[in-house]
Amino acid sequence: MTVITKTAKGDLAQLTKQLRALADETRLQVIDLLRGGERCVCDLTEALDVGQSLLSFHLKTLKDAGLVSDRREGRWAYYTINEDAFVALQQVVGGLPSRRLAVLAEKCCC
Amino acid sequence: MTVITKTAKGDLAQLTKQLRALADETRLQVIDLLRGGERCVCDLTEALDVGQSLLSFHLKTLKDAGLVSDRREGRWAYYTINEDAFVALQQVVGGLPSRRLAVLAEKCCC
DNA sequence: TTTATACATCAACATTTCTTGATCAACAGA
DNA sequence: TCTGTTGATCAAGAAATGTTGATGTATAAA
Repeated sequence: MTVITKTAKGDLAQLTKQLRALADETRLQVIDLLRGGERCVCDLTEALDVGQSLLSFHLKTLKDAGLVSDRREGRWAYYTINEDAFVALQQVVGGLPSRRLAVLAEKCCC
Repeated sequence: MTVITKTAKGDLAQLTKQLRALADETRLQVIDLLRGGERCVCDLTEALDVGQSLLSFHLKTLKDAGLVSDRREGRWAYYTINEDAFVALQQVVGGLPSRRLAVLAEKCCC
């Protein structure tokens, strides 16, 4: 298993997964809370008015999309934003109106 | 009803709507096809291997999100990318890891 | 007129995603 | 140990989205 996170550039399914992961108000709030740096789930639970298991689900969604990473320390879990993923995503989104989507170009040239 | 399209900056629901609208492979292909400029639905139908009503649904989704605009001429409908929306969206996405989401800042200051 | 074409819309069903509550595993402190 | 805490996972139901086929509306051409 590679350490390098697959970015949205290389894979259409991964791109839609990342966009869908961001397309949720709670998850955007999570990202916003992680903005300042690493946070433990307990902090997020406090800040967010969502049930524990639901928050866990949203964190998993963000993690599966490669937008955040987690780290365990003792009984706490810490989450961080995966900045590279956001840079890549920003470029893809910004390029959509003008630049050919690389992933689609691979499939067909029309 | 204002002519100005509400951008993702001003409204959390609108932001998630735009992200969700992009989070679909068919709709990304539509955007990709519109890249070169205005296209009629008939062109898209031909290029996309999706049923007519389904394509219509996807176009409506993109339009409701403010990502594309349409124009009717005779019996044809033409769709165009709404570039401003993409510029705004790109900025929001790129800013997520570092910049406070304006929409959330309005709600609460923590 | 009649007929055909382009596209939107509707109703019904399928699939995916969200949400809740319960349970489980790992850890730490008494 | 035993107990409490953190957070993941699971099963089941609710809600949102996607998909299909049929119908409707406007336009144009015969």
